Amino acid sequence: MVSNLELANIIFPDVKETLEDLERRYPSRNLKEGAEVTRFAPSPTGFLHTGSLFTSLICRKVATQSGGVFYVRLEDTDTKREIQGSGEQLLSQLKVFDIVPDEGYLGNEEKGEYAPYTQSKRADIYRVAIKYLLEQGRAYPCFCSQSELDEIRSKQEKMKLIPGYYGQFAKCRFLTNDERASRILAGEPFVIRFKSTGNHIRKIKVNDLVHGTFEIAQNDQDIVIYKSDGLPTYHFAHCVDDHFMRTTTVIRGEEWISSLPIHIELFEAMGWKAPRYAHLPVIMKLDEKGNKRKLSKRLDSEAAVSYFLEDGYPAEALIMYLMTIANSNFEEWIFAHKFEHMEEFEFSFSKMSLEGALFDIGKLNFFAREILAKKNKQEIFDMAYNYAKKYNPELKELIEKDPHFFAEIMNIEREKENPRKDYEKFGNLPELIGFFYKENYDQADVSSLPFNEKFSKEVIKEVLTALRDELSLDNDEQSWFANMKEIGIKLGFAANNKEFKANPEAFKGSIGDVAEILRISLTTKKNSPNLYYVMKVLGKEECDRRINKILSI
RNA sequence: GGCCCUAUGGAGAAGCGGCUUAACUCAUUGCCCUCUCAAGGCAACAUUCACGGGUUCGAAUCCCGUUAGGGUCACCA
Repeated sequence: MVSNLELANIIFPDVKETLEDLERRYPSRNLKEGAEVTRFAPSPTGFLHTGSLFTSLICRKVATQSGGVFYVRLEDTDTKREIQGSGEQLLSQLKVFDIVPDEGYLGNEEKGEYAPYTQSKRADIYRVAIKYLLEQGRAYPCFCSQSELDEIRSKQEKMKLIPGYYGQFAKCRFLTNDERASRILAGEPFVIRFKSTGNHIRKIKVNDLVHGTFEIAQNDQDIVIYKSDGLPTYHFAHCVDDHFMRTTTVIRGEEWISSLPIHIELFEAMGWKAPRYAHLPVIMKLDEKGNKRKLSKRLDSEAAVSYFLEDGYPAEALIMYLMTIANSNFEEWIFAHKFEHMEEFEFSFSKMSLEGALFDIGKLNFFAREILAKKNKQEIFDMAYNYAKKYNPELKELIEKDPHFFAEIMNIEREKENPRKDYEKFGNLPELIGFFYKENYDQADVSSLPFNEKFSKEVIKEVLTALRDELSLDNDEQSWFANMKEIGIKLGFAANNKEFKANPEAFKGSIGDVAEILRISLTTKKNSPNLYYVMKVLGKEECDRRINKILSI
């Protein structure tokens, strides 16, 4: 008769350590009362997801405001789906958003007392825990093949029973230890399953920081905890790692709620206290049929954080927007704090909405405009240039052609009480400011400019000639405008719109028309920033050159 | 389909039994300002809180049911 202990030794002959050894190696953290230890545990299977950024933002916030620790653990137990280099990428993207872990997997190194923080390097630790479960009779080797599993499943479907490996269906549960031992010794492949003692008829009360207390059926599935490749599954790795890394609060997406009973039973079986849980609502999007669905990396460009980076959104704006989703009172707070430093905002799980918010790009744009408007000349230049160097060659070229000129463009109506708020990102900058550049202007077709049709070519030329010869840029904006008015009046335009409307026959148009003719000639567009500043940035010479070009056609 | 979660306007939401003829923010629309635009200022935008029932003198708020949406049911996390 092979005992549990003997079986455990047959399966893991090399494992000499015990749980007690691990307890000593990874002792409780010495933190002040109330300090939270949180973690972000991504798997290296792709780029940073917007939902993951959301989760890690909350993790960072909770740890920081409680005086605790935030660490990153790489969950790379799925070797098939792993994408090389994505772990480093994840960390560097988090850093762009100023989310920097205190310890853990940092991309190129690991830092901290609870190392290793990469699951594939923790295989020995999991084996110690699994060996313990084997000894306790709470785990057993399973030799079922995929086809046997499929067979069980279809049988269950036919009988309209809950699918899975449990109860009477858990064939390998009923093997004797002798049989197990001989099959293992014979080299048969196997996985190790957890032996559940639960019953799904019975309910357990669970407590969640965002959802409160609710009831859920006990777990009764004999889930796989040790895969045939020698690595644990998520459920078991979560239990072991969060115990030995001394996580106090597990913050993760709502999709994990349904596996909570498994985790709770696992912690019980190990004789450990489970951490607190906070299951965050998932960020959603409306699909073409009008249904909500989880932001999908494959379907939605907004699902990848890189999308915002590539488009040149300020990182702060995304963070603020996400914080708004997390705690809607943040909005009021950040308004009161003039969109500056959100560090002092007190995040609270209880104020979190329970429903998944629809991602609202319009609101992101709003925050982005506010943030960009706050930047001074140097800051906006640096941000734009850093962005351009990394993501936008076209903009990079424009900036490098004449950095000073670019800075002046970006500085139009900027450093003042009510700055212009017309940029939300840098991605569309070439398109927005292209007309400032000689080369771009000269490429435009000046023969089809959108002048008001009520003006003949002659009138337009008359206006432009007068403006070229008489409009001075040497004075302040007020005198410049007065100057333009004088010129307009002399040519038969009304000094303001009211006057013109009162007596339209008496005038060729109003001063607005004069400005429009100038604006279109100089920018090729009907809309532009304040004309005075546009002209200042272009310089008198270039303005005249552009006017002359129009006059010559 | 089973189980779990959720349900206030176009979007995010406040609201915690009477102070609510439902805050605030974004979006939208209109007006004002103005050389155009962006901004800014001022308005408008849910007679009602998914629906049905109940409890109560009184319900968006508590209870029950229904409906709808989401999540989950892997040797993936």
